Amino acid sequence: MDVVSPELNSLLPDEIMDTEAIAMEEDLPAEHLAPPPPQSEAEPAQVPMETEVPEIVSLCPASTSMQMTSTSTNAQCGTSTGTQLLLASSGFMAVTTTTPAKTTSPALTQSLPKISSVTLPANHQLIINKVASSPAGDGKPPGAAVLKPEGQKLLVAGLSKTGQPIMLALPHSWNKPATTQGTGDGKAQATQIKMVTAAGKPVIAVSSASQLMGSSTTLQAQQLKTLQITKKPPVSTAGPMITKLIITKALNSKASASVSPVVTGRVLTQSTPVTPPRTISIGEAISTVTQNASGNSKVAISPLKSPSKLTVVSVASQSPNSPQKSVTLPLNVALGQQILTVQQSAATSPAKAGTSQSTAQTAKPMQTVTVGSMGTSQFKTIIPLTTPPNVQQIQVPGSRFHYVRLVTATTGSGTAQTGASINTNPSIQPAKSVMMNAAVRMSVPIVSAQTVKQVVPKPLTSAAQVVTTSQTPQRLIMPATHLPQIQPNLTNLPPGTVLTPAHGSGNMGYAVLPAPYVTQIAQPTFVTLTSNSTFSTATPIQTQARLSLNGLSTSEANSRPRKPCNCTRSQCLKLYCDCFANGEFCNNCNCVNCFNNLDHESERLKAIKACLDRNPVAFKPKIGKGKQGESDRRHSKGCNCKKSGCLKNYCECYEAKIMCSSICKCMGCKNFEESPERKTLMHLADAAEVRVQQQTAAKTKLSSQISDLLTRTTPALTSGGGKLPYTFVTKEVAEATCDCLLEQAEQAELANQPQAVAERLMLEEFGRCLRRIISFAGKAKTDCPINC
DNA sequence: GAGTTTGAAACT
DNA sequence: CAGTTTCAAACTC
Repeated sequence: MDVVSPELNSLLPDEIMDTEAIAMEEDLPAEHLAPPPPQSEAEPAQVPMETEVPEIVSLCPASTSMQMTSTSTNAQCGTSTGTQLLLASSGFMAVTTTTPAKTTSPALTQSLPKISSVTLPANHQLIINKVASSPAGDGKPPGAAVLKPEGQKLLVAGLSKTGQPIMLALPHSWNKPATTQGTGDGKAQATQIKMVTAAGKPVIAVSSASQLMGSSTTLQAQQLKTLQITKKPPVSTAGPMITKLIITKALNSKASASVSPVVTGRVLTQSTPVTPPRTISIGEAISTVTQNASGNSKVAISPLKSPSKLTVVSVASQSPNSPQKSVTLPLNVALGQQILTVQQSAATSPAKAGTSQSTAQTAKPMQTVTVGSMGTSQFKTIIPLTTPPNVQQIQVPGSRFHYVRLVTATTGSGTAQTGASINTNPSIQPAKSVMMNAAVRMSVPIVSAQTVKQVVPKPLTSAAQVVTTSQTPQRLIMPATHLPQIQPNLTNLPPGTVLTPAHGSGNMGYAVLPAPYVTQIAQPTFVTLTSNSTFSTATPIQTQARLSLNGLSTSEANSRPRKPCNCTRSQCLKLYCDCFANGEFCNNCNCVNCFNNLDHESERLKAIKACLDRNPVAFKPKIGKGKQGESDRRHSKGCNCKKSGCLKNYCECYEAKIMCSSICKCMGCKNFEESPERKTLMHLADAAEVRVQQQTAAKTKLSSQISDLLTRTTPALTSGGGKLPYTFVTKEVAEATCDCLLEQAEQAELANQPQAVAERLMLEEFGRCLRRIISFAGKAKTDCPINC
């Protein structure tokens, strides 16, 4: 597991941090979710302030420096007006520097002795290829860019516009995948660091790749790590500062069968007393793909009822004809808002996240865009599918989010190595891999968008598996070309929905798979879906999803089960049904003729579409979050109550425990702040709730005390006057005792006695009960001296 | 638990 | 957009 050094944030200058916008982001408009158009050098000026192109530092592993050079060139040239730094560590020494001298800090230049060449193109891009066998930057001054031989720690410096050194301490586990897969056995490894600075909002992406040779066949492993760091510009340092760090690692191994583990990263949040809180999100993605490049993409919308979180994961392959000639596909998993912990697995190790694809002819470029709001509960990630090969999309126009860019490293030519590679590792089951051609099987990981996730390796029995602990459900939307119109309404889909673009470029539709998939499926962690380009409903859907209900873990879901619906005529396919309205499958409901389940997915899809047609925000929560706290929560549409005075649960405002607002059209509303009726109701409700809680707690406590007392009393009785009948304390006796005690409590409460008096009465009653119990027990002993 | 009330959703 | 119907939850008895 990769761990980002805690001092990472402190090492980063303020210039590359910008999280205020993220923190403030709440509800991203739908247009923000649209795949960003290809960027051009002239576009950054059009980007809204909150969506300024961040600096990006990416380490892209590549088998050769030439590949890296092509990667960087193809990917980001012209996409940013900022500074781009590429550090490549490989067996090749070619160095291409495209950054003006002014952007290269002295500290960085000091680390260049082991770099063969540096070129400074006009596009502010610096590419440094480091000798693979070069020792670590021992003795280098602070701030120097260091690529240690083992690659366990990477320091990137001199990237700040102001000249302030930027240092990144990468965890040792960065190269762990390569090691575990045997990629580090003297084979060439390449690491590429790429930094793009634009508009003062930096995004740092780090990726690395390694190449390995198999015993019988050529093994090529590709690692991709993307480190994104955003930091609030110094101008706005007055507000809370949050640093988001996202590291995505992708590992592609051509030697293995079409097993594509996708590993998600984690998001860490740190706050120091000196500086405002910083949030670091780290994502990792590992993919092991066969020679055939294929693509699939996944869109994960956060699980919470609130659609404010949107995670879009795109997995696309590179065309064999792409300049990079990459045959491996980077897989990435959009991370949730906070933490996704990913453990890399070897090609034969259990996959963690399951998105794999292996079709060759229809390979498509991969593009990843992560839009995140770290300061709030919203996190959105979009990974467009229609971007050209090697395009490293890093920005969504109009969005204030910062993006995670996955840099696909090439591992060599696209020659197929299917058979041999698969045969070399029989433990891998290529049959379960994702095939995007005629039929595509996709494993959609259920990822959490809010909480720390621990990805646990699981036995590799299929393409990939993801184990996550999610507090928020996610819904799945699978490619469905017959429902393309859903696409523009990503934000309006049921919260937690995962969208998976259809196979094929450009024209993609979606199938909607609500998160309750999770609730219908027993054990597995994530959903594996099989579909083809037409996404026929008859296509068998294989689901493996971890039990999750409303974004809660299993235990949480059990503790707070969703209220079952009782629909009888709507088939649970209309918004009358709360389950459907919440984007959930019916589970343990009392509904009749329910179609809100996996067995009627096509009908459900149509119903969802119909709802969206009627109301594009049908699946959005009606109660919007107030940006300044609970007091600002209000109904999005307002209620229309006429007879209830908005003081009954008929009223949606009252039900949500919020006041009616000016947008309500209610008549005779009494649900306002100064309303005496409302205050009375609320007081009574609170009192009733408190009483219920107290009674429950008292009963539990008494039961516990009685049980404990009886446990301790028995030996005393035994040692004293002889053993009493062991059956003298029965369940009925205990319950009767509790009832007596509760009666005392109630009487004391009715008499408005203080709590101390009530407790005393209860204790006295308990003493009487106990004496009676002992008396009866002794009598029983006398009556039955032998058997008892 | 059956029946009534209520207001949102759906329909026209 | 307004009026009506349908629907399921909330509520009452």
